[in-house]
Amino acid sequence: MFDTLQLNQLQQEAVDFGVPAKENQDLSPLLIIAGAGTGKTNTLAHKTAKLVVSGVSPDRILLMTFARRAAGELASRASQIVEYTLRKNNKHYHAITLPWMGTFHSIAVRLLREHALAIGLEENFTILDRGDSADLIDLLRHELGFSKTHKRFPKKKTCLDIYSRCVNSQKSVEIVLKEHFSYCLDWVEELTTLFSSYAQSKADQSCLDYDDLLLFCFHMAQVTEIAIKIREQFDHILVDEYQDTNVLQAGILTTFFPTGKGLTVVGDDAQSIYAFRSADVDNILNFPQLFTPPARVISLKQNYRSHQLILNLSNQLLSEGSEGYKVELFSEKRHGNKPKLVTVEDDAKQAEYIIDNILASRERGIELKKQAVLFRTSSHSDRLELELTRRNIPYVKHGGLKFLEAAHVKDILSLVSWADNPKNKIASFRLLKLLPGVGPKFAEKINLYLAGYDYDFNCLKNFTPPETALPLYEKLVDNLVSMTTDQIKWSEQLQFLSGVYKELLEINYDDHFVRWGDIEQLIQISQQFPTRERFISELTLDPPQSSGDLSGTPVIDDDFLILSTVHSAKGQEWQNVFILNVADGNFPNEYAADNRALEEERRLLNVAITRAKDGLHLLQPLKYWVPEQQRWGDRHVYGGKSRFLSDDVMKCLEQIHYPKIHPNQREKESAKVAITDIRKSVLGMWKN
DNA sequence: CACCCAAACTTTTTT
DNA sequence: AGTTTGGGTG
Repeated sequence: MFDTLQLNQLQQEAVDFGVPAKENQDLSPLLIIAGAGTGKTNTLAHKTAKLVVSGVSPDRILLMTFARRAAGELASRASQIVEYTLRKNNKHYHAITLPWMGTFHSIAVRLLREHALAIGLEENFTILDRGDSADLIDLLRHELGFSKTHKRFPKKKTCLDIYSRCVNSQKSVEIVLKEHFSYCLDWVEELTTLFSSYAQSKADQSCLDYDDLLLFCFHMAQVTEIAIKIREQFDHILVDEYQDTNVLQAGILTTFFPTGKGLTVVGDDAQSIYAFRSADVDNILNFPQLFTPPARVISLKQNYRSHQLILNLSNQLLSEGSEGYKVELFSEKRHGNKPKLVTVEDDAKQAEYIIDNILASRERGIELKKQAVLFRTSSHSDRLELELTRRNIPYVKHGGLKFLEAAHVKDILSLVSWADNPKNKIASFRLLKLLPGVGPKFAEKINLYLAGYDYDFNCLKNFTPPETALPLYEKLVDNLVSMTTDQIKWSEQLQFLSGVYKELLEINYDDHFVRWGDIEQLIQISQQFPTRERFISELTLDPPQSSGDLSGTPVIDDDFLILSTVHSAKGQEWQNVFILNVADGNFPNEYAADNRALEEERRLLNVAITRAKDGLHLLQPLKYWVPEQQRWGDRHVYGGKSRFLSDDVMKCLEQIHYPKIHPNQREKESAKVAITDIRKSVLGMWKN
């Protein structure tokens, strides 16, 4: 392993730029184009460390990362470097913490809560996760009568996606529909009405959804008094993964820090893969020109992760794309295993090949943890998971279904959220409908009643619910009242509420026994959070990525294979990487219609490829499932070769077939050999 | 008005 | 298969 304390010349330049900040010097911002594996995290960590060592107070550094995991890694490395530097200079070492480090969304929450009163927002606003938002939209579309139209109205999730696009790209409903949801173009007016009542409804309940966090922050940045305060609060602003920011995020940044002084953004346009979330590659491409003088640009090209054969593949793939900075990566590791394009017959063979190879590698001493299987879509690993389970190979899956999306987990979180914010209609609806005999109408009645008494839970004692619900209703109300009036310590609140919930669980779910296990786990987890507010917002903002994240610290020396969507694999690396279903329809994805979307798919494949240090296997099944049918039917199709595998790209790949011979070739080759063999043995039968 | 059942319909990736 | 809608029953 290379020494993380060493930096190459360009990395060092990036670290030193503007540190320490001098008057009238280095006024321009800095853009670091850091290709895959070029030591980006290390450079950022060094920069942060250098700032701290040179006397910048950690609370004057604003550090925005893409995911919590990346943040944690960065923080611990920066801390190590600070320790090392201070020790070297015989100075006293103290651990550093960076109070203003987090994702755009989590920083937005903090700033909004801090300035809530100044911008007419309740300090204790609730954050709606995607599921909550969709439920609210669903409620409203029924209320507005859009569910009973001659033609089917878009589903709640589609509505939310459209809304999200509008907010994050700051475009009108009509334009968003034209560009991305042309099949919904009939509904422009209805959707606009829906979104307007959605916004109103959130306001009534003092709730903000994910998009609002950015939107409100963006608007807050326009308020001069607040902008000045925040500008004065920070000397250095570091932003990671800048290629994945959208116009709102870029707007927040440039409005708060218009001169760009002390601003460093890091990213790689070749790894921009979040356009579906309205991320705009133009943000990073146009960044330098936003400022006068323009930003200094430093490109890191030396890759420390992979050997040159992998980089050749990545470089070739990207060179056939049409936009970007076109950075050619190189590595000092000249030799290694040539990346393989493995043709397999179908899903089953694909799984077989991977498992064979992974086990063989483990025999050679490469732990499971150092190997990963990546895929475009979460469900693509189904077959493999089945096989891994059958063969008792432990694995952890990142991306896809999350713990927090399980109905029972959402239920009990609703209970906590409702107690936290009585105006939260989504939470109350969800909960009340669990009572036997209570449906949407009754839930609405209860809510109106509560609103009439200024959201004092005590009033619910005088409300008469359906008889079937009575005993549980009373318990529930008692609990809610206690939560708001009695002094129950946060660490005991979830335990306290779980009593009523257990009964609700038993009535509503057949498999309540299994589900109860999850609730107990959640109670455990809640202990790690200092306050209820932090628990609710951090869990919604940064949900655990896999069930493994939840069980506290799993067995540390446990070895397991990593399965991950390409999106969730960002920033990580493994010795061996397997990429599933590299065929047209998946890479690129079939819905990537226009050129821009296609380019993003190319970058996505690039991200997957550049995760590998040594062994890289692209799997190409000949036969794969028709997308809409893949989960239940057994219709399959002979998939086309991925259009990214051009002749020049193919030259970077070693082609192999698994099982060893291609089916078509097998016919010819076996024909030559087998016939003589059979004759001999058949004749031999009669010999004496 | 709640609840159950049958029929129709499914567009990936995530803070 | 899961989700959503529509119709029928109590």
